[in-house]
Amino acid sequence: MIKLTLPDGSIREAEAPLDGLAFAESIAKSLAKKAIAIKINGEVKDLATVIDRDVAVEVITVTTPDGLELLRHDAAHVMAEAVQELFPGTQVTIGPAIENGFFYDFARKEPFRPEDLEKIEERMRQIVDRNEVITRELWTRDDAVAYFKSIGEFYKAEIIEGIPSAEDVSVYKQGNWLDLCRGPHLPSTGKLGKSFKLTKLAGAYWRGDSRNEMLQRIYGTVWATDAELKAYLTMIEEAEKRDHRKIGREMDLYHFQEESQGSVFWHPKGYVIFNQLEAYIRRRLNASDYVEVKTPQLMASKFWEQSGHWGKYRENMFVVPDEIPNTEDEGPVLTGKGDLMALKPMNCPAHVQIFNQGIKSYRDLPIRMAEFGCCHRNEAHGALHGLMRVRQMTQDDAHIFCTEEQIQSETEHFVNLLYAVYQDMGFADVVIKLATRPEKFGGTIERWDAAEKALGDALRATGHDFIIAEGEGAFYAPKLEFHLKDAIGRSWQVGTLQLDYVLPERLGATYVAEDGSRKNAVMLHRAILGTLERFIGIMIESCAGKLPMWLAPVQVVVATITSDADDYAAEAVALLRAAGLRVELDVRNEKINYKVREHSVGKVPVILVAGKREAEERTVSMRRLGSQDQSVVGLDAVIKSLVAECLPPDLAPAAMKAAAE
RNA sequence: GCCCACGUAGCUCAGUGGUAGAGCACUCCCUUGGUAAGGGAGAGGUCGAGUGUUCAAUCCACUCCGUGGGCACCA
Repeated sequence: MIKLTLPDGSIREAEAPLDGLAFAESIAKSLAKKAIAIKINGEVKDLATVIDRDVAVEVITVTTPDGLELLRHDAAHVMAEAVQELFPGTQVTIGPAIENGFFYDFARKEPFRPEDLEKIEERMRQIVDRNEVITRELWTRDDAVAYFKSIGEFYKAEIIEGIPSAEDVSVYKQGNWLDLCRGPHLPSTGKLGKSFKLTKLAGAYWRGDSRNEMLQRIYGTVWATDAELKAYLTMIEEAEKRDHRKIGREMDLYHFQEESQGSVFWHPKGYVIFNQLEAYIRRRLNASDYVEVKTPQLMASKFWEQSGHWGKYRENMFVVPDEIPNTEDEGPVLTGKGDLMALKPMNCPAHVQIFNQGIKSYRDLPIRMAEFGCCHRNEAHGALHGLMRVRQMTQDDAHIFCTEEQIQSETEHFVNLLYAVYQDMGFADVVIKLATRPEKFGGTIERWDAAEKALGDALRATGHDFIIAEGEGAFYAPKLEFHLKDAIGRSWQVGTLQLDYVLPERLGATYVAEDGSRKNAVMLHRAILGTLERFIGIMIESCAGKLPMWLAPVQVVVATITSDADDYAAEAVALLRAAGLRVELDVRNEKINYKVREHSVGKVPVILVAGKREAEERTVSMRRLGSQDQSVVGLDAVIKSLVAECLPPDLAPAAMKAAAE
């Protein structure tokens, strides 16, 4: 007798061992039809798995997250089968399920063409129609290696060779096609359904290492139903309309050009956002006992050698000779004999120089030193991405010099400040990663372990969940990374905190401790927005350009209906501006429909319309972005309420309180 | 940097081996219109750059530059 515990806690008994399908049938025929796998004691297994002992069992269907992941994994296999049928000689490598879909990496001399995707999709549908039974076999490792080598699948053989020789490997067969795979899989290709689409073609390095050859990756998406597939594709299409590069152009915020790729030309409207954001963070930092500094843009390469950046990051630094070029027509412009200098890629070594002026006491600590530092990094061409990844960036950077005892409280202080800021900006969905010691690192393992623990403890103390990013720390310190997502779901690091023992030691940042001894300060590198450029990019995408009032480049447009109201509208604009608002006047010879449309497209949050009537009554007709309603309100009242509405989030509560008194 | 795709007017995009077109935007004229595009006229392009093939290249080939999607990188 076998006791089977169902998800609802009830227990079923079976006379004899049975497989997953039989188990599903024992519950309901309809369930057996939909079953694609089973979960035994929390582990997803093939439907053909035989249950022969007392376990907790659950039937998996495509409507569950586990089922969907299975579907995605199988889609990768079916795609691989289709590709090998259509393009003989193509080698398969790996093909996992990912968020929303799957990919498979292929090795083939000829590149796939975008039009090949349709052919592959068509063949995939045929394979689904063939409803090939998927079976699992266990082979010895050596047999598997020999087999895959014999059919010219050298990548597969290499993967299997990495498995200990004593272990058997599982191989899945579907029709005539087979692949090494841990599984589990669907019972047959027919269960995949046809709610899939191949979405893009890309290159990807074998084993994720740029020293290896490049494979061809095909991405696809698959869903349980056509309706879900369609919804997903529509969602992506809609999200692409929120792309900050598109909105940036439409709203006339900034541009790039090839003479300075990766560096932003901020237009007046975009720079308003930049300045407002900077001013906001500055107030936040001032209120949190930071001091602000400004340090040199150019420093001698020797300086960067000392900090350790020259050795590791030189290739990404903009290096300039400290030499005045020859202006004569003949002869070399530069002799090459000048000392090298570099544009700063980061601010920290410069902040240490300020810290090191004079002698610091433990009584002085912590020192929280902030700079809106303009840094340059020569990022790889392929890495550049609108405002998200630039070569000239402005960080809301700060370094906290503190004692070892202050690490935890300073980290908590920072995390709380960061969350207060993100909340003001309307970001709730923050992913935190704790990036740990990389292969190449500075300092001692003991220090690293202590630092990683301190960061984790601080996060737990502030009540935030986080995930571990193994080996992704900076060379000198473990990091906390705070990630936000862009419109189409790509994750970008914004905030960060790095706990550094190495740099203070290298650059001699010491203080006099209570007992009179000299100790190295601990340095926390931290940023909340990260770079203003990227953060603005994320902000634009998250609100589709409809920025909150306090950040909107133009907060109000006063538009006239007829020229009778021109003088009154101009007066209204003057009053609104005097009250500190960013206002534009529109007295063009255009119909009000036209003006409303244009300013709506331009994402102006408030349009105040003035016609003859309003001019006579000293009112305006107010229309808000995204609404078709209008309300006629007195000019003085509207100015007062808009002023309140346009206050930055850190100033609004105090102002409201004062107004209430 | 690597793989694939793309590059035509300010923007979005057609198009052709015989030196270019639309819509919107822009300028001017008419229109003074009550909440998401009123009408007319005009101006605007070395078809990303270079080399080659050809009688002839925006179109074909190659190289380079840039952009997009990924990969790698991200102090």
